[in-house]
Amino acid sequence: METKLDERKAAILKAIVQDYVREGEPVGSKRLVEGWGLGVSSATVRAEMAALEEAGYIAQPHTSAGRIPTDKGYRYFVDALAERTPLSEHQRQTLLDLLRDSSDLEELLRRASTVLSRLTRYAALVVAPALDRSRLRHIELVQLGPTSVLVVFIADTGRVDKRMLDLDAPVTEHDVARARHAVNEAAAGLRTSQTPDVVAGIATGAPPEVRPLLEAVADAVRRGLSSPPPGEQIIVGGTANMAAPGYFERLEQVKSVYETLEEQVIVLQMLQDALQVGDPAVRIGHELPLVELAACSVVAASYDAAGSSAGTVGVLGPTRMDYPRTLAVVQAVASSIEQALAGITGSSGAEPTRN
Amino acid sequence: METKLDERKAAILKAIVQDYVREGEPVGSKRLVEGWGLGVSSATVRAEMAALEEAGYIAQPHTSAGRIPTDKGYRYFVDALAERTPLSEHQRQTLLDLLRDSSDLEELLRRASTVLSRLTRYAALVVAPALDRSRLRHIELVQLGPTSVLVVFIADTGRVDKRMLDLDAPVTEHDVARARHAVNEAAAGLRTSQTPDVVAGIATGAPPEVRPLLEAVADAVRRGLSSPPPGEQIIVGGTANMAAPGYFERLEQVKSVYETLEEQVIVLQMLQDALQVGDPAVRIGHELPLVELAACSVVAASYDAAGSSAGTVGVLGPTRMDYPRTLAVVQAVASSIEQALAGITGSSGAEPTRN
DNA sequence: GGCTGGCACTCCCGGTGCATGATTGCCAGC
DNA sequence: GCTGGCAATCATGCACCGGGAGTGCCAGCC
Repeated sequence: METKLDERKAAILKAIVQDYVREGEPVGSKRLVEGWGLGVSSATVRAEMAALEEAGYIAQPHTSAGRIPTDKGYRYFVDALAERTPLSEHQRQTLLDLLRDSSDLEELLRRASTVLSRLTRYAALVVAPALDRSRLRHIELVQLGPTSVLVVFIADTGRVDKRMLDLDAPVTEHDVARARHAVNEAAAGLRTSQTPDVVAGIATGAPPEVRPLLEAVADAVRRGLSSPPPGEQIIVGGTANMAAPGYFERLEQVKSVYETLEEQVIVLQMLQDALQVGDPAVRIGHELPLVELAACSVVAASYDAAGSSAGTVGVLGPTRMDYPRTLAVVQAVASSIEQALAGITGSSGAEPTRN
Repeated sequence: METKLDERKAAILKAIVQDYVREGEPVGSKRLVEGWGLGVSSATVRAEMAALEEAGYIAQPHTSAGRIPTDKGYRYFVDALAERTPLSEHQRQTLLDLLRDSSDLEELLRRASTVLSRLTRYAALVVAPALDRSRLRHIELVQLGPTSVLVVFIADTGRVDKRMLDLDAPVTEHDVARARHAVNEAAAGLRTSQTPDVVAGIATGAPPEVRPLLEAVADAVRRGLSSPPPGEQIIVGGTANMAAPGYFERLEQVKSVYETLEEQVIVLQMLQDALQVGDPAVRIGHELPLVELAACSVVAASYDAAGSSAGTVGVLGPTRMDYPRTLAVVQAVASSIEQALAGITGSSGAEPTRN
């Protein structure tokens, strides 16, 4: 696998990618020299294109058609040829204002999803921040039945989560009140990761009548905080974009894309997987772990909260994607979420933006 | 508009609808007499078909093609010709077991959505039960910032909801504690519909330092309880089914269907709208309020909780829909939700929520 | 009077042939 | 090493055509 293309081949590949992404049609040598000012004749371009095809960067849908980039071609383009075109300061500010205006985390993420899909015209994927890094603000215990108690966790990000307890033996209102008090006394302000152990700790020293309850709470906290409940974790938006004309030919492909998008676990894993190679990450066509998505690409970036990686945003689109712009938008949304999140959590400190 | 078809026309219309729904191709007179044992010749059938077309029940895509039902034809079929074929006892039981096994409300609804889309092969729409009928169990106020307070409502069904308050003036921890106490003193056990007024009532008599806070809480309660927040209210599943071959020809149609499904407000209104005419309800093609969905139908049914209508389930599919089966499945899912819900709200079950 | 078989007609659909145009690969010449 | 020229390839659009499906109509039959 060649590592570097000479300058002219690179310019031709770049032009092919850009032209094809814009127009959606295979691009030929004549069109290239006329539209992209390459300064050589079409015959020369043809020779270069033949070499590029030989090397696997471009392909012909059929003889006597122009060339289209292969996954490898897009990959080279993204890695070596694409010019970063960050959003203008004005655009970034508008974006940030929109997100900062959200009343809570959920609305923030929902807006992020909407704006991401609108700006890119692809499907938006927004993963909620893991509760892990937030601090516990309050734990509320509410008795709903003789043996059933609802545990509600409230984090300092405004996130609220809950678990139902089904106890072996009935408890009294009084027991519940004692447990509530004990738990909050001990756990408020803790990192969520520490909370289960702390609660378990106070359970061991507690009087026997509240001990089972506290143990159950500890368990619920452990399970409840480790992973957000399904359906809360990832927000998918703008899926209608995937049915836009020019992206996919066969209905069959569109259907399998929608099937994949419905599997939240898969989408989540795909994003995680993508970010293993870097941040922001671009995964093109066959680089994705799913054959159904061989005609798709993913662009993803993570956003931080309280100094460490918290959640992920990304888009799923066709391999024929405007990578530079998509990267810019995804990164801008990620950093705006980061800033808006800082506003919501309350600490108004400035944080480093990444680019 | 003729009110009733004679017996033979009805039999022919019925056969046309059933055949077309099964095969997806326009059905001609020959096929009709051969496949449906009408006991007359094709010429006779042709004469009747001409009359049916004249009356608007069927149409020809083009000359020399068979006939397909019009919206009016489907409507007559649903109203007068379709044989109800309820699910078998075994199927109902399996369904009920599946739903009853859910750990909380959200999982219940999610499973309902999945099973509904699997069984019907259309897109499933599940509307969460309105909080309205439940009783308030606890209101928690959590201060997240100087002017931001999170209000968490906990209902006796285990449902948890929250709103963020953005106050004009900063409040102290102490004020928040006082307000929390006052609110819970007054509001616990109330029907959610009464709660806002009660809270507003105690606000008027409260000391000036907590009064703005209480008013804000009253307002949050009013807004928060009247309608669940977006994204929690309706669960859409099985959307990939809408891209199945044989339903829609043009990608354009598929796209507009997906666009509509993303607008939760619209979907909600559509379901409400449909149920105005009856329960279960069927809306066919142009009967739907949206022109984009002229090629779609909706089948919906409501489910009760605590004796009155609580939520809605339904499917969105092509007008070429298996109405009898869909009706049976939708009704079975609705009644299974009802029963599973009774188990959850009842004695020991758990129920869930959002966060 | 209503049903039926027959028949001419319409029109989609698939296949074929052909002209067109886009694009390529190659080569000889500069 | 680049360029212009040229033959070759092949999708695309169009016209044409025949088969087939389905229809509407009508005369005749029960």
